[in-house]
Amino acid sequence: MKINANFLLPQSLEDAKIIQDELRKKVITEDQLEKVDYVAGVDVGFEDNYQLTKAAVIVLSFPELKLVESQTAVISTTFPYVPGFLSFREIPALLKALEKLKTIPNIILCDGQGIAHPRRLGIASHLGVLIDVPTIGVAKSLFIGKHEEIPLEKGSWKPLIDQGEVIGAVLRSRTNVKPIYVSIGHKISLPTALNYVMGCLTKYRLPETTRLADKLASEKA
DNA sequence: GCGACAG
DNA sequence: ATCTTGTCGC
Repeated sequence: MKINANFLLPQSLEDAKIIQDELRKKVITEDQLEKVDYVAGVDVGFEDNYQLTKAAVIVLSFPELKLVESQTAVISTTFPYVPGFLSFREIPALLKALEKLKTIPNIILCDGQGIAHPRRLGIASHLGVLIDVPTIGVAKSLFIGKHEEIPLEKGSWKPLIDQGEVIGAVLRSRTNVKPIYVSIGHKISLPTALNYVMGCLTKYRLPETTRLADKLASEKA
């Protein structure tokens, strides 16, 4: 897919914050999606003691969840992992993998938070704004926010709250298993995001999109 | 000041 | 994220 994203690699966390504060204004938290025929999953892995970053993207048909296409890209790691700035470390490689895609996904599920972020610009929102595609943040652990206890049955969820505002949802994606953290990435509402995440679930804790992207990203060259 | 902290 | 085997429980 054609990517006309102007990604800027900041030279300091101060600069990174400025970029985030600028991009957060462009995040759209309402549904602005077309008919969903394809859902994608993206993730990154590391090799050679973190010197190489490998991005993986997989596209599934929806709602069948059959694999349609997958692409990967490897680059030299350009940014360290700093909580709150994950996107600067993972997006460069992700953009390269996304460029190779022939199938344009209607929604991309990202490994990490969307607006459930200190400055409301987690990796899902950052990527969504850059490439102008609807995105959803699906994280495996809590970053910020508080929530009530989640019933143990698959499908139950509670809003994730930070500073008085709903920044996401904590979802029990499988009975008796740790919940996952779903948040708006870009061009989608929370209810709709939850519906599509649930639509990508089968018998595991993580949606098929992230499971497959995860597996691909951790395979060695 | 102290602790927490997506991947 | 990554290093790593078997094992308990639904």
